[in-house]
Amino acid sequence: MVQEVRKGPWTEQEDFQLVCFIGLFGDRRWDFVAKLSGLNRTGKSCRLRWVNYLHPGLKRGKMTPQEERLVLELHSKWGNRWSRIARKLPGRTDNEIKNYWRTHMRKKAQEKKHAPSPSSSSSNISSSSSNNPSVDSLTTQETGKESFYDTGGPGDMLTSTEKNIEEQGKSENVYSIDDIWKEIALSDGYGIIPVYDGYSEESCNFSCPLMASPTMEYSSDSLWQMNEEEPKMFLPIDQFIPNYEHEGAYVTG
DNA sequence: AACGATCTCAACCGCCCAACG
DNA sequence: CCGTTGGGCGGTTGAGATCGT
Repeated sequence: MVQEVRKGPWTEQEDFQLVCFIGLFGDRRWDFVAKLSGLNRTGKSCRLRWVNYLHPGLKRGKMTPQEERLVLELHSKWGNRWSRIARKLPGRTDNEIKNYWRTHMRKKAQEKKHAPSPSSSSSNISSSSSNNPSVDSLTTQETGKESFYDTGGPGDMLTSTEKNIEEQGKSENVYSIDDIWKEIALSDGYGIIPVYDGYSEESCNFSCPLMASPTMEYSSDSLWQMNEEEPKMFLPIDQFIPNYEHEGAYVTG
């Protein structure tokens, strides 16, 4: 008998299971993870859940004015290449940016179009585009740390054309990713909101076969460098379950 | 307080592409 | 070279939350 694939909202237990198995097998073999984890989900669904929600590197909360500006500028440059734009905003997902654009930025972009006065913007959005130095410098950060999208896969999944484009940017590298974060943090006191914290095993009846060392700390570098031949147990168990805005309201469907 | 309108965002769908046999 | 398959991406949907009247 073939079980029907589950759809819809993820349960806490599913999340936990998924995170455990990603810890085991890495975050590239989605079909493998989906099958072996016992989750009755597609690999795609697992990937989406991980990338958009469970990934430890995710930021939450409102877009900062800097991020907002960057999104606007990059969108003017690249159009709806959300994943690409997301790579320039560490901790943000394509989905998040896409949603954000739909709700906020599109409105602003339209406003800007209709009222191109330089003082009309309420959020410091520069009216520029590809030759804006701030964008060019901010968009050339492929060299060092990468956003959570760049999970260490061969060639960062870029096509050769895209790689060429990215290479062009590298030659003009000005900021490091840390500089971007510093700038963001300094400018409005914004910090990375912890995605996971203090989740106790007792609240989830799934027994994970993998218990990572409690001393192991999450490091974005090691995570991104994870390679599928040598899956690293990078996820401290007490960081598995997100606590942000879902406290007490977790879907159990 | 009730109700409708609007917004937000998690999740799905379908297409495309690269890798592999 | 061709077919198959898995993964990535952009577009879209819909349920729940929030806002306005």
